Amino acid sequence: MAACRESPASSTADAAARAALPDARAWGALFAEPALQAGQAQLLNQLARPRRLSAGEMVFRQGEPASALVALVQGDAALGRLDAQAQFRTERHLRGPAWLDASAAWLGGRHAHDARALAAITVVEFDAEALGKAMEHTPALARQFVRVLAGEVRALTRHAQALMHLDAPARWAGWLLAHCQDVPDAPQRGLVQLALRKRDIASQLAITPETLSRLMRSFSAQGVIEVSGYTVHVLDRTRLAALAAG
Amino acid sequence: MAACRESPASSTADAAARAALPDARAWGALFAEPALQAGQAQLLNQLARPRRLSAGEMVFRQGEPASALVALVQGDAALGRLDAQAQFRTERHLRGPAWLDASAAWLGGRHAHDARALAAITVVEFDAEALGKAMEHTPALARQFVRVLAGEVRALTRHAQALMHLDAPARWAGWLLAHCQDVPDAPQRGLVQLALRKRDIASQLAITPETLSRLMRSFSAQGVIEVSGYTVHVLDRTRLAALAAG
DNA sequence: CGCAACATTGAGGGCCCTCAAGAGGTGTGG
DNA sequence: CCACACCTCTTGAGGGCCCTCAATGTTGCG
Repeated sequence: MAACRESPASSTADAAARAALPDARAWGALFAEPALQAGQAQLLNQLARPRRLSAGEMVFRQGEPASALVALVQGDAALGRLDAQAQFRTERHLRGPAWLDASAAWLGGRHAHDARALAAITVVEFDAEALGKAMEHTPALARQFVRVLAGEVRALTRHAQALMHLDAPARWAGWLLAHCQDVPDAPQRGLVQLALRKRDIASQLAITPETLSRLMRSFSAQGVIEVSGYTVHVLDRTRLAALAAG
Repeated sequence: MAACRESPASSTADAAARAALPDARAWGALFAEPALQAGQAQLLNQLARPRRLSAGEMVFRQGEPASALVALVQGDAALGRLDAQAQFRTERHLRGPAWLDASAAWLGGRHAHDARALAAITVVEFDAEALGKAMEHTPALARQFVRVLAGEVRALTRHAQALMHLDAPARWAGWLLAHCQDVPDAPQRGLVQLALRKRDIASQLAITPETLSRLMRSFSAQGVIEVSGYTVHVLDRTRLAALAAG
């Protein structure tokens, strides 16, 4: 960072902007499977408008007109909603690189959530109009966005189905399985390091912190997990999976 | 239909297939706002594989590999899930023209729902691979699909938010408002003709038929609606909107 | 009519929320 | 060092919402 100072002072702002742009790894995470070609990444870099935000700032507000797609390049952010008491209720926690809103701008619509920086983050915005024009010359880019949106549809469909058909214990079991890391030589075991406040995890599961606390106690009593602070040891993945099935 | 018989017998099958394809109005409903150009519709027609199904047949099953997008051209169908007792639980009711699954095939994934024909319907399938190739020559087509998927994301987001934050009365009030037809010279009033069994409407709202019945009674008692059979008279849209807000 | 499917109504109960109090941890200031 | 404020998490008590189960009413059809 501080190493490269060759450019004249007038372009240090440009250099800072470039530094805020996603690198190859970030582009790879924003788009899936058939990776973005170098040329496509370059094209996107030209359209990208970087923004830096510090912890606690709002990236956008629910209801604001959305003329640009918004991607989180690096850092942690939350999608959710400010309630009446100006308390932020997290609905989804995102760790960059990830899309904060890849859909509203295509319809000339409005953002569906409040988005809030949980730490110092960098975000890039892509004007939907400009992106649409670019897609005309670079059809592969269009397929990338189709895939991004299709992935979002899949995730949201699963989320809605979970809310409709699964009770709180099943959702919590599913969350644990999804965040479970393998333990060497112990296929039934697993490790989950909680990176969020428990109340935020509860928020994601659409339950109250009290209920989550009781669930942890209940699962522990059943011998399925062991909790100490922000570390959860999964003792029996099979039974956890059975709980997750409802 | 029976009128045009000019073509030789060998091509009557082709004629039938063409008849099953979406017309301009149907294409307009499948894609939004900036309407599909004639050339694009023609291109899609070439890729479309029509299927006819009769009432009760399954269009696709949850978990089946999805290699093609599926659109409902005409008729009624339901997205939902067959439960353990082989009972179909409707999650969403669709009236053609509409997309049954516009996302799974893009990811080489699997259908997220069971889809069931509620009447005699015609469906068209588009191979995602072929569609992707077509998009390379016709970028405008790509933008259309981006818009379709963005619309789906918006609808699903709203649905998930409703399930999380709104109770049963609010969801039912919202459903009524969404399906409410205007009554001449009476801006506060409205008319809703229930086109589905009440249990299917309840299913969409993620409540039981009993609860829906009690809600109708409760709203009637409050003087907000009047119910007789499958006809609902909305008496006070303002208060209904207040109920829908939670 | 008899039957089947749907809708309604009531009784009872489970799940999860709300409210309230207490425990444990951390940073600040005296 | 302790006192204090503040935050999070935990634990308990109570209650509301909505589900389940069961009985009854209604409608349509053979």
